This record gives sequence, structure tokens and C-alpha cells, in this order.
Amino acid sequence: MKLEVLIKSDNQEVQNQIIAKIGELINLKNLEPGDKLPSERMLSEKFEVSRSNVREAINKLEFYGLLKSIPQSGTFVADIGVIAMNGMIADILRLEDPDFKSLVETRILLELKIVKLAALRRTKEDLIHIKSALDAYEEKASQGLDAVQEDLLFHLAIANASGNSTLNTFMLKITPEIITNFKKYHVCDDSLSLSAIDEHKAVYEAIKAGDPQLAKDKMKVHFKALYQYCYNI
Amino acid sequence: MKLEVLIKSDNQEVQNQIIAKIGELINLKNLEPGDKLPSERMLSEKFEVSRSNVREAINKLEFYGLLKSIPQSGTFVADIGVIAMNGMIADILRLEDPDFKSLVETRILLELKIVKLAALRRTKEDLIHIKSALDAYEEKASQGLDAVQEDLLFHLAIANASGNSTLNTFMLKITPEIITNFKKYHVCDDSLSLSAIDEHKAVYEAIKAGDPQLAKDKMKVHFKALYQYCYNI
DNA sequence: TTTAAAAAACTGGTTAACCAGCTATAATCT
DNA sequence: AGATTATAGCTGGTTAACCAGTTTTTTAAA
Repeated sequence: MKLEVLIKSDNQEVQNQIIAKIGELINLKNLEPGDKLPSERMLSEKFEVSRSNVREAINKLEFYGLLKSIPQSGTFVADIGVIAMNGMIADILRLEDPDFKSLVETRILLELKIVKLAALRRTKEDLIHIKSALDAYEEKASQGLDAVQEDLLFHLAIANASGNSTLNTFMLKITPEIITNFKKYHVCDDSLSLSAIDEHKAVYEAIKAGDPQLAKDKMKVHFKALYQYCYNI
Repeated sequence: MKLEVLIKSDNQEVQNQIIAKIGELINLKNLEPGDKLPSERMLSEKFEVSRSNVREAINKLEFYGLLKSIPQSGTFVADIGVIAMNGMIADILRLEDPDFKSLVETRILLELKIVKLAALRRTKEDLIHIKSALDAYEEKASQGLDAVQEDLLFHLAIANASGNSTLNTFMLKITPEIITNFKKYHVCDDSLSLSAIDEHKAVYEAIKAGDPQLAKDKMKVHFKALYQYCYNI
């Protein structure tokens, strides 16, 4: 297990070095937005790494919108300037893995906005979707069973109704890590689940009524326990 | 160009189908958290697609925390239950590409929180970093030059000082798309840049003073134009 | 029968050769 | 010379064979 972590961190290190070198290259060659990067083969030879390593690094930079690969043509510098490119690459290399506290902090921020948007924008289909997630949660939790999964699906259903695909994506990104941490630290015990049923219902009703402020307030109530937990950890 | 989009959407479609099939498989075989998925080779044969397609689909599910690949061992179902797995896969398949409005909406939300956190948590090094970004912006903008890049680097420097790696990552993710859209729609003209210098300075001073509420207020002032633009588009 | 050692099979990752399509150069024609 | 076509080489993507570990099965010993 320890070995695996080592290997992984090594690969991460290699990838970051390649990303840094690509950044240097863009500066060195004065590549402007739209210009073509050297081919993957040339880069792998120049940097003395495998082509798949180069591809992974390019993939990551493509994820962050700095490069754009076009099949049978080349990899191109995105339509942002050299200055922004340098700054962003430095930031990407500096990125740390998210800790639990930052995840919960972010989740609360996202959801308090999401629930307001959902109250404003939810369609009839969204309401049906949220309701069925609510029912599934109630059925599990009322029996005293663990309902962490149903809980989060309810919240994801609301995110889906927010009409904001960026927020929805971010919620999807942080949800699994939150689930695993909840299980690890036993954040949600059974007593919490029972009281949460009514809180969920209140949130749903506010969304259904189209009242964004009420929805936010009800969600805040629901997050109260989580709030305390997050800032006491 | 049109062809390229078609090809890309085809690949996306194939990947989504594989993701859906992996989801079905997990249900069919009743795979619990920690269980091993069939090997990439078997999946590619079973689904009648290439192994690299399977790998990409697994990569995406790994990004969203649903699977975990371990070298020379196998791909494992993450430590979330079957119910959450099904819900999340459905959500992932339903995800849309972010539109400009959702990007700006999200950015404003993130930054108003980030600036408060930065005021509370910034180190001396953070302050130096933010200051140098501020100076670079001022130098460009005061000459009437385009300073979109320096503007966003200033904001990213604040995100870096927030002490929340999740928020920092999200800012990095949306920034390049915002830059390109700004350029496309000419959101930031020169007159805006000039007045923004003082607004940036005010934000910086509030962070330096460690006053979260003031920092948020000053950022809100800075976002006023953006606010209007976003909701009039 | 139980345990330990050895070997065979299998795993995700890597590599190098190959592919279809794009691009720039060269050759041809007007 | 200028425009057009043909050609050669280069591109990211795909494929199949290979690699170094892991995991399971088999074998041998107690």
C-alpha cells in the first residue's frame, strides 16, 4: 500500500515536471494563442519521457482549458495570453489535494446558492425527481437504516434543478469524497437521520413553492449540525 | 471544423455508453464497495469497444470518485454504495457543457466567499503574491492596455490565499473559459479597466487588514459591472 | 490435513507500430 | 507567373504486444 502511494506520487511528480517544461517551452518559443505546440513525439523525445506521459500532461492542461488537442492536426495553445498561461500553470503545479474541511466548506457554499437557484428555476420534472429522492431517503431513514447515500442523492437532485451546469458539475465532483469521509468519521449517526427527514421536506416544499430565501433558510437549518462538525474538526 | 465536432461528439457518446454499461454491470453483478471490476480487456471485449475507450471511461469515473484503479491489481468500486453509484452515474450522463452565464454566476459566488476566507487566512507570502499581481495589473491597465489576464491572475492569487484547495481548484477550472468568453464578447473595455484599478486596491487593502466583511463588500463593488452584464446577456 | 513454497495466470500501465486525416511542399497545367 | 492538383510527411488517436507486479492456483513438504 505504501509502495503504491509512492509510485503514484512519483508519477504525479513526473507529470508536473512535464507540465512545467511545457510552460517553459511556450515562453521560450513565444507561442501566442492559437499557435501549435510541438508534436507529442517531439516533446517526449525532448523531455526524455514516454509519449503517454506527455499525453497525460497535455490532457491535464486541456482539462484546465490551457491547451486544445485536435485530431490529426496538433495541440494548440488556448485563446488566453502568455501571462495568464504562466500564472495558471504555476497555480496548477501548486495545487494541493483537497482536505475534508475544504470539501465541507465548499459544499455548504455551493448548496446554499444552489437551493436558491433551484427554487427559482426548477421545472415540473425537476420537482418529480427531487420528490422521489426525498421519498427514498424517508423510507430508509424512518427505519433507522443508514441513509447517507439517499441523503446525498436528494442534494444532487436539487443541484440538477439549479439550472447551472457548472455548479452541478462541482457538486458531483465533491460528493463521493464527502460520502467516504462521512463514513470514515461517522458524521451522520441515526439520530441525525431521523430529524433530517423533516428538514429535507421543508427544503423540498420551499423549492416547490418557488421561494428562494425560504429554501436557503431551510437548507441552513439542515446544515446546522454539519456546520458545527466542520468547524470543530 | 463541423466534422471535428461530430467526431468529438461521437466519442463522447461512445464514452457515455460505456459508462452506462459499467453502471449496469455493477448492478447486475451486485458489486459492493471495494469489489473488483472485470479487467479492462474483458470489458472491452464484452462491450465490443477498444480497450482505450474503456480506459477513458474508467478515468472519468475515477475523476468523479466512483472507481479507483490500482496498478497490476485491478479497478475497484469506490467506498460509496450501489444506490449513490447509480444516482451519480445517471447525473454524470446527464451533465451539460457549461454556458457562459453559469460560469459567471459560479465565479461570483466562489469569489465572494474566497475573498472573505483570504482576509481571514492569508499569510505574509500570500500578501506578497497578491500585491505583485495587483502591481502588474495596475501597470498594464494604467497605460490603457488590455489587462484581462493580469486581472484574472489577481483574482487567482486571492483564491490561492483562501486556504481552501477545493475552491482554488474550481477557480482554476472556470478561469480560462471566462477569459476566452470575455475576449469573445468584449466584456472588459478599457474604461472598465481604469476604474477597476482602485477597486482592486480596495480589495487588497481589506485582505491585508484582515477584514472579511469589508473585503467581500469591496469585491461586490468590483463585480457590479460584471453582475449587470451577466444578467443582461 | 495444514502449511509453505512455487508457478501459472491475470492485472493496469507502457511501449512501439500503425491508422486516417490534415498540411505544407512540389509538380503540373493554363 | 499564378492557380490547381498531386504527393509526401506529419499529426493525434488507436491498436496489439509487452512489462513488472499482484493474485490465484497448484504443488510439495510437514
